[in-house]
Amino acid sequence: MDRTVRTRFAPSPTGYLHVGGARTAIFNYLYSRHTGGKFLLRIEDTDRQRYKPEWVDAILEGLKWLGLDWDEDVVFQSERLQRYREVAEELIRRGKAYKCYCTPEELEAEREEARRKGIPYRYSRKCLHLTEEQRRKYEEEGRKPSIRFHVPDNLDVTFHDLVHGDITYNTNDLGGDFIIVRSDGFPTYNFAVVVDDHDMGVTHVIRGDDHIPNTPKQILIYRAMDWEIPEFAHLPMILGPDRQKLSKRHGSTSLEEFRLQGVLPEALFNYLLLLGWSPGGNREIISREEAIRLFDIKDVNKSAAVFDHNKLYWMNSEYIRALPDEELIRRLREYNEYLKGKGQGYPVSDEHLPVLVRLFKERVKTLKDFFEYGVFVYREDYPYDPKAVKKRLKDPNIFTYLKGLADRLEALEEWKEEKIEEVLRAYADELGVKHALLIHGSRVAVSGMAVGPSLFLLLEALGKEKVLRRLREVESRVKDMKAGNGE
RNA sequence: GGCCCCAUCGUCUAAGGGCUAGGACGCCACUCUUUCAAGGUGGUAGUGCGGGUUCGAGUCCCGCUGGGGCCA
Repeated sequence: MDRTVRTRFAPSPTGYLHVGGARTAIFNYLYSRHTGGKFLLRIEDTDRQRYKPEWVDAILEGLKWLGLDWDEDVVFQSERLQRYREVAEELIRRGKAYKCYCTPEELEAEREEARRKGIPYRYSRKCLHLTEEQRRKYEEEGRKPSIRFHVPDNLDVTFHDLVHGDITYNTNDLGGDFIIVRSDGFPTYNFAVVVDDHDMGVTHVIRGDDHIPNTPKQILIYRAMDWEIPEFAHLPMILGPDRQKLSKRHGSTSLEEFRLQGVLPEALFNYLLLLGWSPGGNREIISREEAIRLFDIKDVNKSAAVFDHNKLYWMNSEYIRALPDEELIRRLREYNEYLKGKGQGYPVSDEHLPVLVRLFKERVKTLKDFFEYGVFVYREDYPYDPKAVKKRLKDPNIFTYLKGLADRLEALEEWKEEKIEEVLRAYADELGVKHALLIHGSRVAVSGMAVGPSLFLLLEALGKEKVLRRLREVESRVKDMKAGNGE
């Protein structure tokens, strides 16, 4: 009676894993881990038009990246075609299903008539009571039958949804006897799902609430086979900013994309976790372990949620700042390797990584930001921002001052933030100029930018050699730049 | 069009019939400061509408409206 919980995630390999699917996977994963059950994976690859084998790897890769480890072997629907046929045959034997020889043209005619009469279309059941003779005739004509499930008339089907409570459908609203096996021998979605979930011993079907209308049909099949009906939990949809269902079509929604942008998997996990679920109270930053401990389907809410990129990036910055430097360096290296695999890597070597972390850890939102902000750390030909040059290097004596500063700094033995600051401030006093003049000028000289980390930290992290060179070369580089622009 | 689901700040959400409706993102202001962030402080903004039930409704019931989903 009290079976071990078995949940499953069943994506169809038609593209990268998108955030809606990932969220569903996370909830299934958490519920199984919370209850000490199993989390299973099934690939729904029977839609031969849209499915591509390479997407299977992309999806498995995405799940691994998110840290969702599954139990047991992955089930592929394409390998179970024989099993679906067996069950369909059994349904026919039980009088719960029947072969239908109607052609697409005949069915379209029925549909057209319903449309003309303004009534909801339902299959006429023309083939429900075929005689042996009629059947033979059709077979001789070469017609390939589909198999239809015989839906009982005017029967209320009620199921208890763990999120929504009781939901009732009348069988008259189900669209009539639906096809479970197409004439080409492939099972339809609703049929394959039931056979698979039953065979896999799934106890809790946790999926998006766009599947609510499928549920009564599936329950009818369970009943017809005398199979135990699992629990259902339908999760609220994730919507785009336009309040439309967030789908692969929206773009910018796949795990792949967030990974490329430098989002940490634990940040995405945490963000997705909070879309449709809350532990109550004011908790927001929740680790995987805490989530496993706290997660319960009863705390899932019913209403759809709009995906907010902004909050995801905020959360990502929180996670980045919480990472120990060593770990962050490791992540950056790993991330850049990943980018290189996609032909988008940055020319950053290991010695640059600690510098980037030191300078930007407190100010980035993504891993990518480290490389975008820190070009001057790993390239000597870093660009000068023209606006920064104009604003901070406009004093006629600035280049002389910066060279003078370089000379003073050269004499410095201890290359430390505080020491550098002392030298700079003393030199500014000596010149009788504002400290800020040298501070801002130096920043533009060594980084090309008017904004960035504290100057003294910047100089220390960059190292004496680079700083001296850049302070001395800034004049000629700026002149080159202006000359370049002038022509 | 038929059926189903949903409804608290712009967004994510908290509030077991009894609170000045709380937090977070964003935004604004102030603060810190050599810039920009981060941090700190404060502020902005919400129970869709109408009926009930109740001493008392964001919370329960009904209707409307709106949004969404599935099928056609």
